[in-house]
Amino acid sequence: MPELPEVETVRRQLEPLMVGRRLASVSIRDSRLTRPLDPHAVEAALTGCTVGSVNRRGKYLVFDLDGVNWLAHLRMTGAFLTTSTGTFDDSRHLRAVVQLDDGAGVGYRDVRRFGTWAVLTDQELDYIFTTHLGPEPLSDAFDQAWLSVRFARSGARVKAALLDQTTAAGVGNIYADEALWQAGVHPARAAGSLDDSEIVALVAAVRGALTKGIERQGATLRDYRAPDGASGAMQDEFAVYGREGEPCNRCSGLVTKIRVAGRGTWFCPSCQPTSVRS
DNA sequence: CAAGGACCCTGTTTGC
DNA sequence: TGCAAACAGGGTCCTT
Repeated sequence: MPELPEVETVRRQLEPLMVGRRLASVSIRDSRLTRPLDPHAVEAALTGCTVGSVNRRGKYLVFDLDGVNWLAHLRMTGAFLTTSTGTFDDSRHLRAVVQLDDGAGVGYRDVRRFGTWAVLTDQELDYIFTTHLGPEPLSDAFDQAWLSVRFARSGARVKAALLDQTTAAGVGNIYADEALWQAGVHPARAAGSLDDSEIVALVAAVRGALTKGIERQGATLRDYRAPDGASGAMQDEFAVYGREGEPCNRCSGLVTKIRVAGRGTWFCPSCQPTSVRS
């Protein structure tokens, strides 16, 4: 589900409600949520801790509880929801509930149950991030030099390369398609076939798509909601995602849907031509 | 190294 | 209308 802009929106909403608060109680209702960790051990580790900061790395949320790291990944349908009263009107698919010391509640809903929670040491957290995640795409580390190195001589399709979290942490299916359209690059091109100007355009396009997504507070297609229940607005501004058969915003082409890297992929065949070199 | 599929799950949409 | 297959924003693992 949520990609970087959605997770960042969640982070920004949770931050003011949770920082400085003590976790009065933690109830994990679905033992799959913490697999392979024992849910009771996770409850015990979190209960009583005070939230120092709410951070994001790629699509992960990281709650810093004074040395205890609480990691959450929402995967496809995970969602945090907040309530000032501590109770939830709709408890369907509620997999965990955290009560804060001011009476507010933080719930975790996940229809498909792919999301995961973990409690990790600093060393474990560092290991996961350095081995599984590349640079933050909105940081200076994500630049032409980095993408050139990553793509050099790669025969992988450029969309697959963008979805690889070690290329840029947090890019998912939606923003990959939007960025490739913005850069005018066909999603099935070999990553190694992009020239310097295309790499530069793609770096800017990834940044631009994610920044716009954050400004619009994410995209709500099916399940995604911000913790306060609000929908995002980014879906209203998609150039290609989900717009099969509709006219391209930039040329006379029609948005086309194909399958790349096992995922639904939308692009404009007219302004995202297949390279002669790919 | 890359591609494709299975798998982890449930709900909704599509197609016959 | 009814039913079953296909599909969904993620990520990992295994085989080819």
